[in-house]
Amino acid sequence: MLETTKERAGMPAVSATQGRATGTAAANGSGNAETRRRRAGRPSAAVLDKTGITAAALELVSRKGYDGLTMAALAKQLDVAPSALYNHVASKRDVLLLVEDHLMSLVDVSGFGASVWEEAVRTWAWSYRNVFAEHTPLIPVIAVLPVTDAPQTLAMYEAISKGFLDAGFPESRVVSSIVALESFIFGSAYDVTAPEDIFEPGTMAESTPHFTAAVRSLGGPPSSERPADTAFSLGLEALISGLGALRG
Amino acid sequence: MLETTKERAGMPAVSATQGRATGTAAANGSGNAETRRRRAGRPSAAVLDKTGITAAALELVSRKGYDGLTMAALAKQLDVAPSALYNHVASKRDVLLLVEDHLMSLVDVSGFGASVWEEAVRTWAWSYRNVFAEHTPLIPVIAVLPVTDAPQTLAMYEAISKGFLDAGFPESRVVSSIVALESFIFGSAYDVTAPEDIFEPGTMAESTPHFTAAVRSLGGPPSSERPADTAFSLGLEALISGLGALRG
DNA sequence: CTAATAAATGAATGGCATTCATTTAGTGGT
DNA sequence: ACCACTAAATGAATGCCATTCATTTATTAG
Repeated sequence: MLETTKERAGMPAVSATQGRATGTAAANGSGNAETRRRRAGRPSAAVLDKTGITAAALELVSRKGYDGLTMAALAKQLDVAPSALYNHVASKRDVLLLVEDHLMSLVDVSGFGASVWEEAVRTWAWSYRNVFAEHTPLIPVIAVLPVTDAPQTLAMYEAISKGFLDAGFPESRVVSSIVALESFIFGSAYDVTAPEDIFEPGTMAESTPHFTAAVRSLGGPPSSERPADTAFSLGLEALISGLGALRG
Repeated sequence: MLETTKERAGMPAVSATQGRATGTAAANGSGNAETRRRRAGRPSAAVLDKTGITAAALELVSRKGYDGLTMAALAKQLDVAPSALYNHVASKRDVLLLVEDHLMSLVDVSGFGASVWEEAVRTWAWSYRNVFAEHTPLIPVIAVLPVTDAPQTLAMYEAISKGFLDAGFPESRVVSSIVALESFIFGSAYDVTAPEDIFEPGTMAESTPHFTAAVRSLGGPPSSERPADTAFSLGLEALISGLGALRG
């Protein structure tokens, strides 16, 4: 799907299976003691493609986190020499972009066209935040990423834009509104990963009485929500009503 | 003057000036060809302290960006061996925390106590965003940073908390409201650094008609504002009115 | 006075992304 | 059917980076 240039001849089936075969390759690599050394030179069937690299990167991240996502580890997961990756991606950043675009397809935009605007935005925003809360290291990359060759990302923006226009937003305010919401979502994704006691004032509690009191009051009525969820809900509802008020 | 071996006797002034002397040390280091090698062993007057390290890191960042902020480069800037830094900070992350806390003191909280709540939040939020737009690599660090030993950061939170309480916010909602605003601010800081043409759909323009139209309409009436500022203003005003409505 | 501690140097160490020369296999043109 | 070209792999560097350790020297506490 991302598949670019020439996946043309021969066996598309093999190539198609390739992406999914990642797990298998890894299983072979670790489970089977006698994984033959592949000899140098081009193999008869290509071992790598972007789909497979993306899948392997995602599995690696879910097992070891982003610290574990190194080109060497990725190569190992794919049972390949590290340098082989560079026949398919120009840099590690490219790998991150592949992962990012894949994740965008997991964001739920189904509300647009099915529910009223407010509810569609709610569904989208929560889903978007939840997906990237697990992938915060991608945020600095996404936030500056030209959308140009990220098809899933573009698809998401298209769905949302249509939803906003149908809801009566003037064309000129659609992008700004989306950007504002997205900024809030990215910031909130970080918040999810913060430790619970992030605001404990420690030794300086006495010099910060108002802040300390506010923090302590959080522990009061044991809300069933995580603090990050409370803040996200609060901000999201404020944005929804504030932005929604500007429709034509 | 910070010079080498024979600086022992006398001048405590040197040590006191140390923090601010960073620039001078650097100027000596590069400007003067014959910077004497400091011999091994503890020098009579300490060369490093946290203030100096912070100042040097900030200068380095402003000259070379965060990619240029390496422990080696920082050491060079301070005319010191890289390993010497580890007598004062435990890790590079520590250096980033020093920088972060310093930057917090640049955020304008003067509106709280001087203006109505809405205006105070506006001043604070714009200032906060503008400071960190130049320092986005710190955001992943801040967002998860326990506030405990960051005095400037705590001071900022105290000022804001007081402002919210005085404006009639119930104690239990102060932290959530601040977190919501902060999340939006962090996300928006990234947005400032994004390229102007980040949303150009490129080849896929035809498959994303609504989004493409929305993007194109931005170029229409040439607003004097940068797009990032428009989106920030839009979202901030929505948050201010949405959160403000919940006061007691 | 002496032991402990603090603050510097300089020489590793191991991990990392990336590059390059080399090998082998498929492909397109004549 | 050959041949040049390109694609895709290996394996061996390269250079940068944060961090650690042994060592040296100076200050400070008991």
